[in-house]
Amino acid sequence: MKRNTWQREAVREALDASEGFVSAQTLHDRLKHTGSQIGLATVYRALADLASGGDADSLQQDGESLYRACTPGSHHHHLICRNCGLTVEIEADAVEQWAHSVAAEHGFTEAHHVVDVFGLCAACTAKAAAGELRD
Amino acid sequence: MKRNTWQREAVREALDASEGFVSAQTLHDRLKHTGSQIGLATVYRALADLASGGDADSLQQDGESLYRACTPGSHHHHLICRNCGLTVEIEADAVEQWAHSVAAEHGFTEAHHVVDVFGLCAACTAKAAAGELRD
DNA sequence: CGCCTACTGATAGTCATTCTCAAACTCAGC
DNA sequence: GCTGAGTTTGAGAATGACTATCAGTAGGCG
Ligand SMILES: [Zn+2]
Ligand SMILES: [Zn+2]
Ligand SMILES: [Zn+2]
Ligand SMILES: [Zn+2]
Repeated sequence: MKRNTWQREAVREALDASEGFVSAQTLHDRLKHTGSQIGLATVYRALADLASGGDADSLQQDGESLYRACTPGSHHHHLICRNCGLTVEIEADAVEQWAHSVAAEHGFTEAHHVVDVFGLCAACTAKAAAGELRD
Repeated sequence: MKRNTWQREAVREALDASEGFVSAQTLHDRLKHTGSQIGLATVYRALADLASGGDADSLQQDGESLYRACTPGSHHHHLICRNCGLTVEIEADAVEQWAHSVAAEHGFTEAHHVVDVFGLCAACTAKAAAGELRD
């Protein structure tokens, strides 16, 4: 049976308080800096649980997993600013249907899909134009 | 200046001979088993070169990078069997346009996107139905 | 042929993530 | 409020993919 511990709750809250996607390590650092004594392994476990339970979304970037508290129970994708991490949830039935139909056309079953859009948000675009980004 | 070595050529050929996406480690094993004395680091370097030069596509799964020789110069996405690795290249202008427009709607610029569909190919679906998969 | 320099590869190092297991904790049952 | 069985935790070790090192090798141009 799944038990409720202050550690799990702390991870959930820290994730809720985060603007965009964060790594397990970053979240652990953040928790430590706020005085928590939570262990790194526990953060990894809690995030994996949240993701598998549908309470958080995850994506992989540069070989590391990033997590974000997302609207529970709804399937959606993300538009992410690669500079500041600002994230917008996006829904697109057209893409869902396209994914399923292209899989079906080729005889594939149990189709899952990974769809993410990365760019520069309006604010970061302005900064880039002003030459304030080194990217 | 970029030099031509038998190692780079061997990696390119091994990649061409592969059906679907393969990891650097797998490709290295395959080369070794065919008698090549190529080093692992060289395989990583050659694959990175091929990918940055547009002669190969890459994607990340379970924290490891997979590579595949793909139609050069054409932007496309993939439909991948998660059991046997069979890969189909797919093009979808609708998705390209959707990605750009959704980014523009939210004020994002320089939008890139990651779009991949994973499933079970017809053959593996049949095997799964016969209970031959442990997945 | 001979030099310059890029390339190679065995190995050590890095780093995110997972494993281990004894100790701490949760909670149903009393 | 206690108890005890079973779950969770966490510090450190282990894993595994990938990168850095650097002496030795070998393209390629003259
Ligand atoms: Zn931004
Ligand atoms: Zn979707
Ligand atoms: Zn298959
Ligand atoms: Zn595309």
